[in-house]
Amino acid sequence: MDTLRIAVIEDDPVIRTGLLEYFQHEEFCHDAWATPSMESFFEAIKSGKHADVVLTDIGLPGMSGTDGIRLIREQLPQADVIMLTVFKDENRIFKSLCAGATGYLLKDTPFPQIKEAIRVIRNGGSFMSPAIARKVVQYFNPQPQENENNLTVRERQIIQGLVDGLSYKLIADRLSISIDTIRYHIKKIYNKMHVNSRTELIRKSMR
Amino acid sequence: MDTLRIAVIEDDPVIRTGLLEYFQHEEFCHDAWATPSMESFFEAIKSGKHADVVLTDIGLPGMSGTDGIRLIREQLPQADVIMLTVFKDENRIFKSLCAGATGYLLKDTPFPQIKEAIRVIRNGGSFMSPAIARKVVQYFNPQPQENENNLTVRERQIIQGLVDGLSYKLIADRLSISIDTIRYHIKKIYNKMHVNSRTELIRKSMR
DNA sequence: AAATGTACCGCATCATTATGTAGTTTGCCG
DNA sequence: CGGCAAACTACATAATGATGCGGTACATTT
Repeated sequence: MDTLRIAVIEDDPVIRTGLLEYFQHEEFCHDAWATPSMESFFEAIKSGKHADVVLTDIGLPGMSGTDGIRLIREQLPQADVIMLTVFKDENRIFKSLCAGATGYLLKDTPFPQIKEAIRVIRNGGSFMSPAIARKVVQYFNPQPQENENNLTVRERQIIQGLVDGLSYKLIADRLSISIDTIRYHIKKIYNKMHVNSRTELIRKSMR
Repeated sequence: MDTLRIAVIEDDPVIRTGLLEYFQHEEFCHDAWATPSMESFFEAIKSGKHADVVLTDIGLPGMSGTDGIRLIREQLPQADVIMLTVFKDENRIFKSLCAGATGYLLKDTPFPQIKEAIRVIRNGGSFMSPAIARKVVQYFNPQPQENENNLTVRERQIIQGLVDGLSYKLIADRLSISIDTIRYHIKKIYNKMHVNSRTELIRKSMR
């Protein structure tokens, strides 16, 4: 593994200092620096600092870690952004992943495991704390929930396939049922949702 | 961690035997047994065998590991199904996750890491090999196009109609041109945007 | 002048979507 | 038990989407 420049964005001074000291004593780390906020991070970038890995908290003063991901990736296209946070709610998880984070670690992750996560991420993989991985897995296999329009679990799975842009055939493959069953469900879904096309459904689902 | 009953479904006898011997020497494992196919796995279940964890290959004779997940979960609702496979294509990954797999490991995972994956999964988490996690993460953040693809004014107008959910005919009405011209422009748009369907385009346009 | 790009148009073909009709099986509820 | 809903399946049909090929006209660039 190449020696890395690691930036930490963390407002808690104890954690910030702890991480800095850990990284500064690690051979794989060429340079480690930290800022207490997104804003000060971008000032440091503007004044010439660099980073290959950005380890960022979410709950920060001013701009949140999640809201900063896209900006980080614009300024540092080759950098990996890894979340290090107490938040394990699905909204923040998926918003961060959608924005381009390549790792999502919980705050209780031991430092050596943070190091290991950085290693696999820089090697082209990704790493999530197990509880986060479970939430991600459950995104693909949703459990029954309260729902609007009385949609069944099956119907919601099929909507997900439609939103993903899959053809009926591919949705059928994914769910191991026939394409005619897909068509049957879609008829019911469109009736329940009062739409007449996939696009209408997608627009409605994204609200 | 409670002592577990682990079932392995693996047609390669070397791997099967290796895994069995490893688990049978591990304290966390109360019982380990294996079958070379899904069909023989279900026969064993029918004749009284049990499992808390099912570690299954995908490329099996007869029914594939992926196609067996749902049946396993019906017969063993409390069991975790973990894929152990060489396949790292997105189709199989997402199909397995949608079917309810709670782990997805590549075949080159060392045995102690398989054990660790089982541990975190039984503790309510999930575990994926890093390359798999990267595919999953990229599902949420597909690579954006590097520029605006030099769309003309006309092309942007037509994209808007597509995003609005209008049929080609209605877009043609809106722009006072023929439906064949719509088709012509859409061909060019899809090429420029590197998509193959309206839904892909919409997903890409909304970022 | 020739090449290139944009906008327009038509035809042909195949793939996919949407909808109607019919049926079976299973589980739940009154 | 019958009624109902959910899930599955099949068939048929029409409409729409996607793509390939061909063409014209005009403006700009080489």
